[in-house]
Amino acid sequence: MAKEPLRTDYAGELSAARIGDTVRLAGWVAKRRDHGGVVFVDLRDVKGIVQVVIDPDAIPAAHELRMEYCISVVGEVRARMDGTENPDMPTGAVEVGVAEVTILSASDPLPFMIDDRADTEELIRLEYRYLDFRRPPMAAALRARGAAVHAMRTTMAEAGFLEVETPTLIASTPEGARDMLVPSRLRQGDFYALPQSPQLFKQLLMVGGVDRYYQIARCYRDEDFRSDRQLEFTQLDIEGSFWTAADVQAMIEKAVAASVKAVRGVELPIPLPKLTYAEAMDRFGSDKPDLRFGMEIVDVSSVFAGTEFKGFGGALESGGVVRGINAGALGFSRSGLDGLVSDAQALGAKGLAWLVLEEDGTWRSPIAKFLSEAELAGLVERFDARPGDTVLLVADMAKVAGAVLGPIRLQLGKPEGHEHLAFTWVTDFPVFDVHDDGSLAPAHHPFTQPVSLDDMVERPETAIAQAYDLVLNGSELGSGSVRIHDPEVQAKVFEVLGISHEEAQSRFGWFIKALRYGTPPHAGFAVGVDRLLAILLERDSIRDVIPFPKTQRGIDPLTASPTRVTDLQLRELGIDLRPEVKARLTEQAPGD
RNA sequence: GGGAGCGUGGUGAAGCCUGGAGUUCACGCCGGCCUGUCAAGCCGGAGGUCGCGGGUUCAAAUCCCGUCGUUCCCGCCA
Repeated sequence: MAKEPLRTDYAGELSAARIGDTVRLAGWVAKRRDHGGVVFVDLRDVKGIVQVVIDPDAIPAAHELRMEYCISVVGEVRARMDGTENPDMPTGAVEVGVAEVTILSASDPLPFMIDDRADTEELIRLEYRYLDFRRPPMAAALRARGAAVHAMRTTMAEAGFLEVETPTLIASTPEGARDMLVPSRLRQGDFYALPQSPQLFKQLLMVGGVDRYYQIARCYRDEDFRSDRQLEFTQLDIEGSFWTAADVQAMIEKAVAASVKAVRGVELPIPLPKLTYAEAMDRFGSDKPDLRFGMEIVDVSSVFAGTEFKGFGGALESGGVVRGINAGALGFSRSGLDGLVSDAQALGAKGLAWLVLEEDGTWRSPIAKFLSEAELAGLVERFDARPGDTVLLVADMAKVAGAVLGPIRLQLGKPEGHEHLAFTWVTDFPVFDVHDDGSLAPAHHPFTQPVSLDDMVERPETAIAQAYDLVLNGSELGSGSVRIHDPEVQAKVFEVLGISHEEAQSRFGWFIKALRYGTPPHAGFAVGVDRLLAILLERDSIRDVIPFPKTQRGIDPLTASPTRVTDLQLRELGIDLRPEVKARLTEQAPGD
């Protein structure tokens, strides 16, 4: 006799078309309604839920079923009795009259409910992540993530890209983020680092003539957590030779559009809009502007040229600007407006001027009496102000004005959730960030091609790099650049970045050597898959789209990692814990 | 490194401000009844060191200090 299949059909796929068929289903008890004389079980499998009906007189085990028991049933698909159809469930027209029930695996009482009526504390969800996966939001997130990554792979492969794996045990290059380190047993005292990105390896692939590379790459950065940052995260990483930044962006747009289609089922209009870094900073006070709403920063310096008002005149004379936003009909009380002033001061502003346009066309504001009629009229015109609108002004250096108005714009205008998607490229990033003390720090990794090497040397504060970010709803999704392919240029860039020749050789000598063997011009990009998914699924944290994430302290509550290791393990690695660390560990109960 | 929120039977919430008996609600769990429910219903029951430690007080879930955990933010993330 042929062995019977463990499952002939999916519970969630039964419909009136199958009435009369005998099926074997397997899944979990999502709900049990025991009426004594008849028992209803909502049987859930990966495809959905169907009601099965059990006669306990025929099958006494019906009363033993409990939540989340894993069971198998054999029965006949039948139409529900008149008036008992359930239009709220996809399979609600039918039910399965059960002839046989097998308890495949019982379940302990659950630590939390599988249905999503109540949100359970995340720590407990993570401790029982396997149960969390049975809940609709997480099940949906897993499927969406799989679909998005599949769409990316399909898109890249069809465009002729080769998927190549790069190592996860590499050499530490101590700049950028802190490296995750792995001690070597075979060379005690030496350490591998986990890659912050496959950057140099994918460039080596270009040297090697791979031409078009992609990878769904795991990356590691040992920095503090945020709702959009984990120690390990995933990027769609691409690189290509003999193409331009525009080519890279067009390819990324295809892959992202395919993901959006896979997750949201909508066509993303491409090409995506572009802003330069300078525009983004001027108009939105951010290098990752949220373009879902307006409230743009307006420069009204010209309105106040020659003003009598010292608060603004002083700032303009010392090379500053007067900029502001029309926050619309805020309807804030005096204390609410004062709160904005405090927020602005916390952001580094000397002050924040607020003006509310009254119905009669006059401005209500503590500074109105210092401003001329022409200035007041100019504000109405420049901000396109309507009665009830609140205009907020900052007079300071342009950088400060943006740093203050950008966050306030978000605070007052940022939409809840991510129903609407507003992608934008931000291009022409500077080579250097200028710190408050005037010092320069490289804004990108040192393999980024500057637009002009001369500018970079002679005017580093304003030099532009061939670097670009992809931004979605005010979140940085990824970044890329045209890379340096000329070893002489690379050497010069290291020099300007303050990396000595010796230092560059010891850290990147192997890479610089590679550049000397006929390196093609190349460029690439990397998209943060976790961030993209979180926004597409409107989740507040990337933890909700990462199957097994860690908490803010870097702990996995399920496996309890990171853990202590035995003395033997440490000895094999040639590692001794520092005395103060040892002391702290012995204070705590071992294995604690 | 800094700021803020949260921590109450297995789960979610209320109680805390304004101290007075481990009090309440929903779900779950255990037992009983029940043949058409679909958040089934009805009856009964078990289950908590109010994160932990210290302080104030006649009295602390409640006020104060510390600490741990967790979340959000600043720093950090080339």
